[in-house]
Amino acid sequence: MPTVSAAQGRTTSSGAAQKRRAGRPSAAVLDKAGITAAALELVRRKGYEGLTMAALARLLDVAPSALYNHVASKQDVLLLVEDHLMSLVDVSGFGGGTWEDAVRTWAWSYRDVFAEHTPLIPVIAVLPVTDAPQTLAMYETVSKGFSDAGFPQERIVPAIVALESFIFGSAYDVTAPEDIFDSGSMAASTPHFTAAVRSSAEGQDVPAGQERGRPADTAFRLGLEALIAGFGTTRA
Amino acid sequence: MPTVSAAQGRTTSSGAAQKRRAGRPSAAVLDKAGITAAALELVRRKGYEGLTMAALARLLDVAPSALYNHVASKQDVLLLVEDHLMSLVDVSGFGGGTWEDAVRTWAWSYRDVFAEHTPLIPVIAVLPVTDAPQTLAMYETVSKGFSDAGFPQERIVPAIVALESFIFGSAYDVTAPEDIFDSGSMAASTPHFTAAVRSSAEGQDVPAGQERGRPADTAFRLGLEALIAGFGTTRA
DNA sequence: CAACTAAATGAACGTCATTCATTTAGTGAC
DNA sequence: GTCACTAAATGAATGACGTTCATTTAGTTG
Repeated sequence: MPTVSAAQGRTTSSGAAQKRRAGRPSAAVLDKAGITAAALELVRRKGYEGLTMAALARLLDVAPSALYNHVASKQDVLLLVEDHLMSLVDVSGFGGGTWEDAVRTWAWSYRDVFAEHTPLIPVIAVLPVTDAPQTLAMYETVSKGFSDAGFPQERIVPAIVALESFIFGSAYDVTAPEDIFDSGSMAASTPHFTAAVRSSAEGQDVPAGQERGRPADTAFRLGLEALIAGFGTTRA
Repeated sequence: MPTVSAAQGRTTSSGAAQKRRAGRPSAAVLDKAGITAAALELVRRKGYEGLTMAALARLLDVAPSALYNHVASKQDVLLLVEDHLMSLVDVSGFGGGTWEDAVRTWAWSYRDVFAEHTPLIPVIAVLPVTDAPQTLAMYETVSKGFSDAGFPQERIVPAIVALESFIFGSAYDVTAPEDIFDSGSMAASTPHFTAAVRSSAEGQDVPAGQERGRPADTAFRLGLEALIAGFGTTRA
């Protein structure tokens, strides 16, 4: 019998609204905020393979089944984590400066966040925003930014969705092995592709420092700038 | 004891090259082509949740462990399926006509194929092309198309990667629920976003028939045309 | 104190992918 | 024909894992 000590970085968000009819024990060991924090900690330490209900329970000093009093399923835990990550996406650019720069800041940070959490991409891409307050907050800010920039109302959502799709796909790229395009023994039968791969690997001249110089970064920059330019003509 | 009868749509690709030193039994019940075909059949009938090693073995009238004589893991089976799907992507446009139209044909069919196989996206995005002949063949055709269209050699791969990223992300969109952007009770606190969502839902005037008229299609078209336009300026 | 309830427990389940020692059955060499 | 060799199939076992459920624990209200 483990003594209840733990108390992981729990945020104790037991704000106000909560009046049930009968007994409301205050010594709850678990809550959603605590589960979210523990899940994030677990992912940081062991990656997503390490994120199991058993490991989560162990970190919280609790039996695995206890989690199900606060969360309906493991999918539910993923949603908590995912929504939290959305608050890490930088939308500050939409407060001032040009629309182009705001989109750049937003898109790069969005990609960077999910490049480190690719297992969440299949989850988020299908997630109704209703269940995700932080996600909704991000959309509001971005929508306002697009609107202020003169985007026609009916194009705002499609444009954001297109950008997001590009961002999610690009997040996977970041995690791809460096030699992903090594054609190996088939090189002889794919001359154009092999030449293109070699040539793209050579042109690795990074502006300054060696930041954003990985192949995935080059492709992301190219696509992002194309999208920004392409959208630029459809607004105003 | 099940009598060995089965013989599912196996392609018996035991071509030529294969000279080992000793006994080479010909009555092999299993081979990679057969496993691939069975896996595809299973996915078609039951989806990816239904694709288990046990189900695969049952369909092939074999014990589950027998599969491991031909395949190293379930991941390996997914790779076989994925590479097969690549042959369904339409690259015929690169044979003639404009570069723009070729890219359109390719991108739409690419997205459509993987919209029905989203569980493969995390697999393919990280898959070295070495192990995937069909994938490599597609890259060769597309690379040549870009090269012929006047693309600078070192930009070909990044451009293809950017397009693919957009395509993969967009494939997820297709499977998203229709009400994914329903802000629900939070609508009041997200006025710009809510208005944009409503407005995009109204502008659902589809050119002819009701083809390609889903929200996911609108976003995909918008992004794809922006990418094509954006890339158009960097070549030539 | 008694009624009520949220929450934690621990023992089950069922499903999976995967491993391994063993058996089966073709094939080429002598 | 038979012997050695080997690819391939078997069936039992293993170890995660997510999830369920009857039961217990402990705090709050009236």
